[in-house]
Amino acid sequence: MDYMSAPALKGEGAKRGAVSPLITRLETVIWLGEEDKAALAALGEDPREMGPRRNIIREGERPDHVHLMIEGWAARYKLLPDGARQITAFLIPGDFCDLHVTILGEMDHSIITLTRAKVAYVARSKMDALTERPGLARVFWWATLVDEAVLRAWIVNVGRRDAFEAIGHLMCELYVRMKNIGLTCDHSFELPLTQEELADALGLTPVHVNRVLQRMRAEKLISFKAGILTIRDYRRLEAASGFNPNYLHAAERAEG
Amino acid sequence: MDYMSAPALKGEGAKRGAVSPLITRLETVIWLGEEDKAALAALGEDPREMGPRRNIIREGERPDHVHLMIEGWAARYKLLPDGARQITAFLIPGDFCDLHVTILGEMDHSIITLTRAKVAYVARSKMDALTERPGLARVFWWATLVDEAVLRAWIVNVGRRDAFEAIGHLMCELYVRMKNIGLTCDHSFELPLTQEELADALGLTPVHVNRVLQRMRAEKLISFKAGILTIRDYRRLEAASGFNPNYLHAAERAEG
DNA sequence: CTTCGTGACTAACATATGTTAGAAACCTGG
DNA sequence: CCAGGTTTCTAACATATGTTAGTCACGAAG
Repeated sequence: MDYMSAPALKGEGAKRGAVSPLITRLETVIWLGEEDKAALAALGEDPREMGPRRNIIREGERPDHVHLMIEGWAARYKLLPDGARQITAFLIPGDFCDLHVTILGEMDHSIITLTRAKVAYVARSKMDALTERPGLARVFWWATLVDEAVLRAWIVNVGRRDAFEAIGHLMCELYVRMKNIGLTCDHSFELPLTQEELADALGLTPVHVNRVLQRMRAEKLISFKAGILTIRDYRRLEAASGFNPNYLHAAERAEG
Repeated sequence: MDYMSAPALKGEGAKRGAVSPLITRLETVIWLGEEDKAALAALGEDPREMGPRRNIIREGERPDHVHLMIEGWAARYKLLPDGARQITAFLIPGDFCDLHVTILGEMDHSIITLTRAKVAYVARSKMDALTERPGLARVFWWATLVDEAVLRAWIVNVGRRDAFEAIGHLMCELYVRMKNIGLTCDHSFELPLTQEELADALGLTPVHVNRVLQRMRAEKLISFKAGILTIRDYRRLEAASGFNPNYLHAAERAEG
């Protein structure tokens, strides 16, 4: 399935996609000088195109560049000895895949595209140069810390919420993140995840994810078809899943 | 129970405790100049003493200092609306509690001491000054990234491992982390956690944690009494829980 | 040396979620 | 328009873990 195929979202997505999603997200939170913005925008200028289900980077690798998502979705995951997979993050446009690798050396997990995607490859030397600018150093620092906050919320999701709450919570989170980069339309957005991928993210089974999705549809909380998620009653979904967007550290926004 | 009361570990712990655990950990991984070391050591000079079960910081607060664990244990956690608690990290000597708060603004979770503890309060201005030194900026950056890696491993633990594996994995992780700061003695170390705290960290129930601990003892994998954990067969525990220490990004060490 | 409170531990029973297996619906490529 | 691969969806059944409700052990405090 082409992740860009939803007619209702295509025009919107394409138009907004013109301005860097990274900048869109940052601007509401951190003040950026024009030069900093230009430098960030330049990062996305010559991205590599990748098909779905391609490895962006694998556990054990030591690249001398970092990857920045420009378009499409990817997932960070770890494999267990028995072949089970745990997804630990979904990466959407504007997300750095592996800012840490230049400091930590070796990747301790892998990253794979979920859709067709555009990924910028930024040389380590380039990153070092950018980090000279205090404004950008702060931006990278901020992005890393938000990623960390998302990981903590993810642990809560997997550890202490039941399947219904966890799925709802993840949907709310992805909705807000997509909104922050301008990729929502009302309460709809492209969610190009299979039920198996959702299961791997939440420590569940595809069968059980399916059961829960049916129930959510029956309760008119969502509709989810052809890779488009529509949250039909955001307030109720938020309440049912105990979602509080504070950990995303985005600007305050009213939400109807 | 006094967490320092174990005779076998008391002398050891006290002696090693004399040198900053933060420096002990960093030295094997990052090169540090003498001045940098001195600056880090100075951070721990005048810590605050706290009793067990005291809040170090609460969700929603915006302090203008950061906390550094000097002695004792603490836990990072989130509370759910229904009162359930999920612990997302255990903090041991040398760990920063909330390096992120100066950038992100507001705490999105709380931190509580588990034992009596010594905690250094470092003013934000002081942190800013330290970060001027490239070596120290790199150190803080590194510490944050390792924390993030630990979070990812934690998600895998909670999401895809059964209770037995998860508990074993956590024990291995804490063993290595304690070893990195010189607080192990053979394969024993102080693990001042109640079964309820273990449960809250792993998304389990205290009852079930108890069942699993019994089984681990029966299988002669561990002994765990009076706050002292002894791993009786490290190799087997590691294998049984699928533990791979790579994500801790410590120096390579042979392990018998 | 008793009392109290906390944490460890048990047992019987309940259930959310996993397992297996297959049918149906849906894309995609030819 | 068909063939073949995914993905969705169901159903029947299995089980790891949760729930409830205690007893027991032990250290701290008086």
